[in-house]
Amino acid sequence: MEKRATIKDVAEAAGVGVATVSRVLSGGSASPSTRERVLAVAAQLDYRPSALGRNLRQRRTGGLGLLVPDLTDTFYGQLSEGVLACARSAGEPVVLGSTGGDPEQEAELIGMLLEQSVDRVIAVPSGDAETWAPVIRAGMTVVFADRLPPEAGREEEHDRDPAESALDDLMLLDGVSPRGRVPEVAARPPDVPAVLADDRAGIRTAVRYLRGLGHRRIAFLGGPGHDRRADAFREAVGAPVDEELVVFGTGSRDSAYAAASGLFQSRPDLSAVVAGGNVLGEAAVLAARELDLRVPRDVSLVMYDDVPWAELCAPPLTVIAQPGRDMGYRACELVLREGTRRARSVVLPTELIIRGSCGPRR
Amino acid sequence: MEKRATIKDVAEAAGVGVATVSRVLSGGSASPSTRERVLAVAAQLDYRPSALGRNLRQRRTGGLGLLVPDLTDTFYGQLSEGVLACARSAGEPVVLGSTGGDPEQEAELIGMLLEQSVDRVIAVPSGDAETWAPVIRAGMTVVFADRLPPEAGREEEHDRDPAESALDDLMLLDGVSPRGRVPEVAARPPDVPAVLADDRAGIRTAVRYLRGLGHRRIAFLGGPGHDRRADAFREAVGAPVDEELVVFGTGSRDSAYAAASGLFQSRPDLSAVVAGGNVLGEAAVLAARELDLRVPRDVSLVMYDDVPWAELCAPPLTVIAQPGRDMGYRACELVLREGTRRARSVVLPTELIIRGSCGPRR
DNA sequence: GGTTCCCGTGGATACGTTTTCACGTATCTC
DNA sequence: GAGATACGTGAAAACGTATCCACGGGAACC
Repeated sequence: MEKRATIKDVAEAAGVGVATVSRVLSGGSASPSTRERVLAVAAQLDYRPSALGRNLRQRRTGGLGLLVPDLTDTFYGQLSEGVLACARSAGEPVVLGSTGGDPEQEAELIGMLLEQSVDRVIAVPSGDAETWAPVIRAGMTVVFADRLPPEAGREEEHDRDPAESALDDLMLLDGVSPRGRVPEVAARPPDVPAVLADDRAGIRTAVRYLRGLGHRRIAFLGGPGHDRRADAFREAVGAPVDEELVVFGTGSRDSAYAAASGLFQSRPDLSAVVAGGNVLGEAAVLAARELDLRVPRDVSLVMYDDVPWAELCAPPLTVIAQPGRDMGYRACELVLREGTRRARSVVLPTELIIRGSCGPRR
Repeated sequence: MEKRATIKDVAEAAGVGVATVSRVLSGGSASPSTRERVLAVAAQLDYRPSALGRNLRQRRTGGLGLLVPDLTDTFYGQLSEGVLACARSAGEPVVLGSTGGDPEQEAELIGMLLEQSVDRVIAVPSGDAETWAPVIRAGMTVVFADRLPPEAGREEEHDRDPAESALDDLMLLDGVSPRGRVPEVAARPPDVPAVLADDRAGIRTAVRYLRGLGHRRIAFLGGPGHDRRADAFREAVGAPVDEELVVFGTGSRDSAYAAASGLFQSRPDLSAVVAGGNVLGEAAVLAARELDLRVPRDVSLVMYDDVPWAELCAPPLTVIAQPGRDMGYRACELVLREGTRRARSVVLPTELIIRGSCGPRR
């Protein structure tokens, strides 16, 4: 339990001033001879600079914050792994918070990060833009991943969703130019970079695929934060959209199951459903089985998120894959680069992976 | 981007000294009138104490460290959720590291925690006791979860595993007294508390179940850290144990698949396999399917870990459930309580959940 | 009424680091 | 060879907090 050596100890042992030690260890200039001596002494004393002192001096904690809704959701596990991998290679610690999809808990966790002086956070937001604006104004550099916070105080608005207009501003991967619509810089969250999957394309592809199989009554089963996907669904399915076929759970597995079960029972005429996330997909197959609906004979299913177990399902699930790990990694890169140069958002491609959960309409 | 108020600002605004403010906010003694005034001013200035200053002053970071092998593994996701829930209710931030099951990365992450002055960590250890001993001697209070670090420098030793002797010392849940064996305080990791599942009982139950179905050639498919389970398996299966039927992957999904596939091909005579973890179980069903082995007709399967998708499998997987979330929660409790009173280890019960992946031997 | 005790309070210090500033020496330039 | 320039170096300040210590005043006690 001997106490750790401080920079002062090293300085004394090496016969130099603390400033010199600090410079040597921080990569500053120093004569080769002293540098070598300091390094030797430091190694011999097993000296490790205290992040506490450094952080206080620079008035910021080195680390990153990471806020996800639920680590039990495999997708967020993948995303977190990506963030951690990038952070580790940068030598940055990451403090993690699980919001449970609850804006209140999220706010609480943000407060904690603030208190810790963690000034860089990558978040899968649960709260709306109104809760995030102050955070950003407070000087935090934040990068959103997987989704954008919905605009506050607006009710459902299906023709022209705010998230969509924000997306217009995004740079597509590989330099693909943004869509040729009105750029109107919807500066809602004050230009927060984000790493998103190309939800619109993914959903569109899935819907077209189902359409091609003959399905006409297609439902969307979403969870919190799936608004953009729901809107993409509405767009893909085309007017008039049957709003009864767009249902949401609140985030828990129970709620997802309830939503799925309710959907199947209230609308026995539907022949296909696209689930907005893997827990929704899970709920859908569970509910279908419970109601003796066979997949894909009675109902076709495509699920957002490719997860290892999708292949193990009976039948193996057709999915819209999004690169969770990459998204986390890129988000971390963005938040690290921020401050150097202004970061731009990134949209990563999705891929429809066809397995066995979709069939022709009976 | 206005800078945050410091304790000094509050003191001046309230017309008191900084010491008084600190006392009021830390729950020390103060006259009701000043307390009220200070509180009011603090609220009005939106003052939040800086963890930086406090940590430096007390020479320790408030937070907890959490080290898990892989967040993509649903079980560790559950465990992490438990830790986070407990930590949040205690107001403690947690810095997370993913070791990838690699002792080297683990050591690196420990170094980072040390540098951050995080002095309490709950870990699913990847390195052996030799790598952990110095950490503990350095004054860290650590709690192990899910498994114990294997003793260093010892090769496979099947008759009497060191982990088992360490387990003897553990307190069973609900005050059940420890097993009546020689207590010989195997002070290997110098009395580190741990939260474990009752692997031995879980495995034993599963093996007996398979035995009852007529299976005689039962294999164990393990991953890193599953040594205790493997030993429990050997014990349950009884001498002589066919060591060819005990195989290990190295942690990655690919490696798990390779191990499973190799096992099935080299020993077509086996009729049942117990997988030591959910990624191993996943690999087993994948490999079986690839080799045209039907579950449970050709081979029965029971998997350690109950995960949501076990039920979605074809067929639904019979599993040994362990309470991942609870384990994380309890581990966090232990690490928080440590220092107050000496924490004792905890063993949580497992449960065999019978679904459809086991059948009678053909 | 004087002494003692206790409580509320503020000043000062320390925590370990980075960074600024000034000083001295060695090198370069004309 | 004298001035200027560059560089290596150490002392000291600052970051925001908790805590030790001393001081003052009121209450309690004899």
